[in-house]
Amino acid sequence: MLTLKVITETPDEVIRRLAKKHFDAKEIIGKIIELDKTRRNTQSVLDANLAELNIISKAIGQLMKEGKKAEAEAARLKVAEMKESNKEMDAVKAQAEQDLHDLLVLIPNLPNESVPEGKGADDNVCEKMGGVMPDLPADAVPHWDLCKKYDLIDFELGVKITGAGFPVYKGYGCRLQRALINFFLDNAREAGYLEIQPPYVVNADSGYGTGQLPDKEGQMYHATVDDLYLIPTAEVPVTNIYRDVILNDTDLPIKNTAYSACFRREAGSYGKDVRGLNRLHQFDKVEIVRIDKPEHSYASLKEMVDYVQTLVDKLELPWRILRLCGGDLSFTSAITFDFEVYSAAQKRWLEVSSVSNFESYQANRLKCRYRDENKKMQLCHTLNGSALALPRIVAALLENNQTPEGIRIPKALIPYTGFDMIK
RNA sequence: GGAGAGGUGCUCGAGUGGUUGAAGAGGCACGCCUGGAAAGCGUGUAUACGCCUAAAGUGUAUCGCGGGUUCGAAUCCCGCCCUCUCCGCCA
Repeated sequence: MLTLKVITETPDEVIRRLAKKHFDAKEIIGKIIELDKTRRNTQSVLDANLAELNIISKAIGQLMKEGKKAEAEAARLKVAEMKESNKEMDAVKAQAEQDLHDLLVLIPNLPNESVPEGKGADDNVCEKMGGVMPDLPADAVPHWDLCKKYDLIDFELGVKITGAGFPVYKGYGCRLQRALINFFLDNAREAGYLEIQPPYVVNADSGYGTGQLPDKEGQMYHATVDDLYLIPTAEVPVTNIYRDVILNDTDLPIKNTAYSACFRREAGSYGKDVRGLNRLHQFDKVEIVRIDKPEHSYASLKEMVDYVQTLVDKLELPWRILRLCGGDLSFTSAITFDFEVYSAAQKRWLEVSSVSNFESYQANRLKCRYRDENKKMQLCHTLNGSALALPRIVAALLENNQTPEGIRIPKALIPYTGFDMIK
């Protein structure tokens, strides 16, 4: 969430910038400013009263010691009165704080000034393209047919065991998964990321920390008996490592990477978007996470985008980078670059990575802070990106590399797969 | 799942109603000392919010979390959470 400070000190600026996300903040910010006034005023009075009470209490202790019972008794009566009015004021203050918090979490992050205007996916700006478009024969088939032909992934079997969106991988299909995971992790390590193996199940505090709760509660599988959630991405457990943590400026930037299975309910999805590997309830992903100083976070963002580009290049996939427009930006993101790879048989672009800077929005909720060079407490910036999500990479690899002899494996991956062709 | 023990500051650890935001030790930082270092000595070492233009300062809150008793709670009472040990189960 945004800090109260930025809202109360520069309300017009906040309203202006949120317009790009098509969020009309005028009314809500007016309420916040009012509530903040109430909060401050009541605290001032309340604190003064409490200070007086503390003084009297100490005096009573002293009087008792000296045996001046009558005086102590008089003071005691006075205190009883004051406590009554304090109770009311305390309730007012607590209510204002609660209301303030409830409103604050409704305000999305401010988009960076470089985020383009726009309503939705069509207005995203193509930043850069690369890789070579494959020249497939007319009878090229989509990955779900290839999965069947080479017995790589059995979607129907997953339906039997669990339900739609939980595919069963087999043989070469499994080996390709393992190869990609190791390939991504090794590359991340070489790029300076520390590998983490996090839990795949988190508590509610972690869900709130990264913003999945309360807004996106429906997206997560919830194990109600123990009140735990299956992670939708390794971002959740990894970023929450730094919840309620005070770092030193010398610790930053922190660079972590993690492989995890990811679980998403994807309620309401249907149609060709979810066919085959396009959208799953369970999938594999390697995530990169950074915690950084505000003044360095955009340099980090660029490094992350450049890094992801090296991955799709090594996999010899045609790719493009989109700079998301205001309307397509997620609630918590200040800026996001999406990576898409071209799936030649489906003839469509598939999103395989999303690299974002959350600036201090996530850190404020996480209470992830650091002491700067002047020993001053500051919120960190948090960033993360997929590097990469497997299913759509697999879809593109299978489709783009199909040949009459089998499916060709990109050179960089062969040391990981142990085979150069799926036959 | 059953039984027991316990949750105090960066760490260890004292503290069962009254200058305890918290002894003591360690760690860390700075200063003195030194040719340099070690040792030694001294000083400092939480966070949030409020007041103050800012700094300085100052007020309030915080000893797992929430509530209660009391003029006054780390200390007493109730509820919850978590950790550890033993037993059971088990990859």
